[in-house]
Amino acid sequence: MNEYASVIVDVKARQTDRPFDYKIPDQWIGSIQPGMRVIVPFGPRNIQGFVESVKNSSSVEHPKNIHTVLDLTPVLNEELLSLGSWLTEESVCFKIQSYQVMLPAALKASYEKEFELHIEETKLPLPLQTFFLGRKRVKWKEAEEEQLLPLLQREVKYGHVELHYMVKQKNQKKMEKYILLNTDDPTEIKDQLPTKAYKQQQIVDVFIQENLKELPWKELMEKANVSSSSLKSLIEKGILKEEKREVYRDPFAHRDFVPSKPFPLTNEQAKAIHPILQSIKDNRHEAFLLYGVTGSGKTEVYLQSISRVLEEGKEAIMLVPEISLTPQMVTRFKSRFGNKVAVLHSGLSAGEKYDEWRKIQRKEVSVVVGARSAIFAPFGNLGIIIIDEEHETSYKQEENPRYHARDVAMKRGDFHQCPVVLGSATPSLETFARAKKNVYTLLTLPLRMNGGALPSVSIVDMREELREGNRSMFSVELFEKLQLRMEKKEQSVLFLNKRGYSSFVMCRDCGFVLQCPHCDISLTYHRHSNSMKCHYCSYEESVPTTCPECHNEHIRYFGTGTQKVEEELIKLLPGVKIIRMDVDTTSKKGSHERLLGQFEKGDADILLGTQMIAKGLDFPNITLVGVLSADTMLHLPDFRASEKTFQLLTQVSGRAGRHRLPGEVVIQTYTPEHYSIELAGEQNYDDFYQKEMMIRKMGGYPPFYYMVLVTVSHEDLMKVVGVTERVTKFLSSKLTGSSVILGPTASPVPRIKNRYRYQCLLKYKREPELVNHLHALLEYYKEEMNRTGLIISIDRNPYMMM
DNA sequence: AGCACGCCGACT
DNA sequence: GTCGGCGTGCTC
Repeated sequence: MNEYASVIVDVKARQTDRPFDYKIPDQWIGSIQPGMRVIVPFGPRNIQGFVESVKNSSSVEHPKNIHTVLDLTPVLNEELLSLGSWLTEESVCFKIQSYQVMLPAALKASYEKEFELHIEETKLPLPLQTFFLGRKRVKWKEAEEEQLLPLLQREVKYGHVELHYMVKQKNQKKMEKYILLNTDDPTEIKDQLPTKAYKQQQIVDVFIQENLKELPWKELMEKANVSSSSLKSLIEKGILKEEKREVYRDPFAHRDFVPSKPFPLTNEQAKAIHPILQSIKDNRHEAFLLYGVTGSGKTEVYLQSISRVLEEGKEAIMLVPEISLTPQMVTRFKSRFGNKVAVLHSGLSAGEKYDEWRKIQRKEVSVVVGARSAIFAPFGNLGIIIIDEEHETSYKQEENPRYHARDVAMKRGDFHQCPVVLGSATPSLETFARAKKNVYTLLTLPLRMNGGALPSVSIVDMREELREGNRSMFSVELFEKLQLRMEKKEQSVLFLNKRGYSSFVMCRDCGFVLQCPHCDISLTYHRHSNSMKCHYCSYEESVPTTCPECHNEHIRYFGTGTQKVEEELIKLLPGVKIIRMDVDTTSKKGSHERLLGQFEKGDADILLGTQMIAKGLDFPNITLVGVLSADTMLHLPDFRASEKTFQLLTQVSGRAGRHRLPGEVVIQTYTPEHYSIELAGEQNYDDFYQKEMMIRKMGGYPPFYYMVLVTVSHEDLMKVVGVTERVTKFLSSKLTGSSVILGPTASPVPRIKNRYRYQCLLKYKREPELVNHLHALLEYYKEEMNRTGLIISIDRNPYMMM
């Protein structure tokens, strides 16, 4: 019998990044399976782990026993377990991180420590007496806050106090009390009740009227309008039964979804969907790029492809970028597929996410719509994977495991032999290049639905405006157009690119800029707290009234936030109604949806926002889109800056005139001659692609080269430089001649939280052994990383060059 | 990550 | 001579 289990333990360190063997207690032999979570003793404490395999022998002499089994069925199936191994290898991270990323956060353990008192309270030192105050157990955290740890630790040593380690399940299934009717004939029962038991009759009446055999406790109490004592006596009589049931927290409970039917497809859509359906039918893995201009009806193609998959009895994953941002998309899916849909996005609470995940695991749904991590949905019979807006950078996870959802999608698509569809109006260069090389099958939707024309775009040179004496943030053209919309009762969207636009404080006399003392980056002004904050380490200080450098009073904050634009608009356009969407106004749960709903109803003339309004907005009354400053992200130290600018401008422009009314777009910029702005104005993706590919080729950037970014950080600058130099040397000695290694250089943000950061950047075309070298590198530095707090982070195909 | 073990400085 | 600093190595 298989009485041993190999377990990956929840300790993120290189030394523990391997399986540990445990003995399976007799009662669990035969029922423990790979992919289950367990609690195991590890050193002096208990921690969570994942069973990787079970076996009938172990080379370990005295393996400890598994302490607790947390799951009845595996939370990771075989496919996901092996996907985890692949992910660990590819992204160079710890295996435990790969497993954890595939599960909802609610399944992750949290650990708590408690002190238990073993002697009489009065025998403790006075501070501890007042702390325990009649309690037998106290939390470590509390003791830490009261700074009593040294005292307590001494008592532990004497044996007066014991330290306990507890593994806590974060989130539990939500249970609700149900009342069940314990009879087939409630009418008969009712007649048998004593006539004066009026309240009890009322309760039975509810069951009769509703013609139900069971009701949630709460609902029953309300409907019968009785107290719990009447209920209790009915239960005692055996007429009713009480039962606890798992219920789902339903984030969409308050919403009604009007069922929708498939729309007839246009010729283009029909042509595009055909190869996808064929691939579904053939049960064959094929990757598609669905390249369709904004408003060309990609979503309907997705919906009908998924319909076909469901008809075949299979399941579908649909990824969207941070879905809470597009409630419209959720509505469309819920309307078409009803309760077959689970939704996973960051706007849900941990409990809600867990419930949605449970629906998938229990095969109660067959479609999941979600953000990046939904790619790990535990389906067993996938029929299609769709990634909408595939160019979005949010599909790349920026912490370990640093994976790209697109790569995981291809891996899973291959496993399930099903199509993977990447959709975009502005595909990433990588994807489009692959489509051109026929690695992906290219499907195009060149026309807008409803015969709508693409909006007319005008690019305004803000330098010109300045020369003519217009120092406001609105060009004459944009302002006049805004006025016109107000008169015509049409709606406008104003887009402010927050990136690089954040407000910093500068002295107008000496040019001094307030900087974070721990990170090499300027502090940003936060109106909420009226303070200066660091984006990286949350350092905070008050807003200076005089310049710390030259002591004069001409110090003020620069840059334009959405609030400032709002104030300006109210001044310039009296009576204008504005809905502002930025981190401040959308931080509360559901506020995003609410604000968009208000705008849709026509409650405002102008929707003013950042990045978050660039996508998915589809309201008929929007006829003007304004981009306040198109080039703020153009000058970031990132080789993708042009691509991002082009994509953003094209996406934003696509918000206008999607329906009956024609749309107009005004793009304000200080560099109108830049190709990414010029070509975005023409909505000319093809020319942009050609031009940008040339530049990438010359610079040796993706998609011509793959990249790996290695960042070294430590408090000691000399150490960082030394290690980075050695790392660079090591790697270049292992690489083939066709690869390039840049560096070592200081990172774009050379210091964060008082840690210096150096990096080297690898560019390669083919390095089959590279992953092994990277693993070897970390292996070599593992002691030093443990001992001295050195951190080496490896990011394959980085998106953030920080 | 935690923690114990173990080797050198400032106190009873 | 002991208490306690944190460098080093292990956890099935």
